[in-house]
Amino acid sequence: MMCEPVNEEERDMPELPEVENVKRILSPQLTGRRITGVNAIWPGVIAYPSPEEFSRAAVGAQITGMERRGKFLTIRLGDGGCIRLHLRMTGALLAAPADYPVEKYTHLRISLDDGSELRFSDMRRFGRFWLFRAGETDTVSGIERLGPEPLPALTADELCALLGSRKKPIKECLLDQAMIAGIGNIHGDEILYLAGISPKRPASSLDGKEWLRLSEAIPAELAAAIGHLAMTPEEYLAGGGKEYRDEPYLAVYGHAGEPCPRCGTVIEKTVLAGRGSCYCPNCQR
DNA sequence: CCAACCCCCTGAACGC
DNA sequence: TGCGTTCAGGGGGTTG
Repeated sequence: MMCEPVNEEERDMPELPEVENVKRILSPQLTGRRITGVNAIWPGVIAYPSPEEFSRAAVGAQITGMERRGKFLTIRLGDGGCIRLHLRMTGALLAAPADYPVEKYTHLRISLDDGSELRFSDMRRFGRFWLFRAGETDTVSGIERLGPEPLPALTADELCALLGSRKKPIKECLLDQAMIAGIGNIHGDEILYLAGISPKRPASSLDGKEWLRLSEAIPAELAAAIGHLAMTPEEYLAGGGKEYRDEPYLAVYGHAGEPCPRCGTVIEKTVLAGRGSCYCPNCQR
């Protein structure tokens, strides 16, 4: 009979658009604040340096801004240092009044001079924080291995130069952060759907028209996703910083077995790079 | 240089 | 009804 809608397909998995959204919401709230305390409830969340050194260097520093690079967030500090973090699968970052209910799985609480707190929660404990002091080079987080940013846009020629010699499936290339930064499984599937390219196609087999369509689909998908995620800081806080809202515009991701919104063909699912990949076998060749 | 595989971690889904 | 098993998934690391 009619069961309740099961399997709500997890809506976390922050990728570039979700991380950009976090930055846009939190940056105004954090910029100008001074860090007054660090409480690493689960010390493992701090990858570098030690939790004690992290706390010592962070306390007293003023936050001067926030940046995104790929799926990394960087909190700039007035002393020339920075705090860097990666949400990975289920991480969520939010700014809350000190007396605001604490999310389950909260591993780190950074108190600020206006009485608010920057909090990090992460059910699967994959997310990590790093802190680098002025002049210190980050060689541990992996940020230096990232490929170029896909926004505002990469041209067809640039994409072809980046990926065109790869024999791996194009989907695997899109997910490889060293080739292009920020694209994950969800938006990777959507990008290939928009471009009308099968995720299984070897990158080296794409022709000029396809590189052009891909160069248009990447920023179209990412920018649209960022737009869909726009919300007020209040909405963001109420959602625990991880409620990225339903993304009903998703055409193929999470829709295996359902009809393609464009042609009605049943969406198929395959595994590439160990990740489920949904696509329309008719629209994507 | 690259592919294959493991690991981290937990809740949801599944099987009996 | 309940318990044990399987699995996803970003990205770093190791092995072959």
